[in-house]
Amino acid sequence: MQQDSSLESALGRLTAVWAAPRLIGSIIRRQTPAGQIAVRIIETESYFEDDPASHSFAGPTPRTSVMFGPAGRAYVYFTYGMHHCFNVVVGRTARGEAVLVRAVEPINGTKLLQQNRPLPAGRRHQELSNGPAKLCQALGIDRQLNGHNLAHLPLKLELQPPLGSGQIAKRPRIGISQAKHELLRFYEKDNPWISAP
DNA sequence: TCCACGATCGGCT
DNA sequence: GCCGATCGTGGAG
Repeated sequence: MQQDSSLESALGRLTAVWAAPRLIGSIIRRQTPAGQIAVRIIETESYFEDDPASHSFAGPTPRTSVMFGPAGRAYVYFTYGMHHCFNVVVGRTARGEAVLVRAVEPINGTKLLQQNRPLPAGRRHQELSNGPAKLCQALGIDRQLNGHNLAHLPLKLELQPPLGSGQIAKRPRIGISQAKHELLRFYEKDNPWISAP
């Protein structure tokens, strides 16, 4: 199989509910003019077909069209007038499923992350990338990357072997008003970069 | 056109 | 714990 389509086919086989825990531990590489950054995904949320909390719930719109495209693409949206959030499109084409990346831990290029997102004095280092909008700021992700194929730089997703289910915690999703009791938020247990339960 | 609201963050009480 | 910032989006009119 062509390397180009392996990410798309791997993620296309997974519904969002399976893909979200599957992506814990995977690597995101980001090429910027100043150098390359590598981070590891440690917290995700599922947004699935017929999910009232999902942007795709009302069907395709100009904003959400990427969610209804092939798996392995980036769905980046702008919210609260100032923040970006980054999702990985998963599942079969046209189902409108995606995984929101909520937190990452730095592997390489911490200096670049800090340049992109300077922390005021006294802030805990975790605050560099322990939220969906924070990691977008630190990685320099904005809507220019909406629809980008994550098989390639400048923003690349590299799947890693799945973590055992015992290493992954499940909790309700954050910041939504619909279906708020479903355990669709996943994070790596005992990771010091995870802030809230 | 108009307008209410949001998959957030950070500052302030 | 509460609240304001700030503006794209989409449903209503």
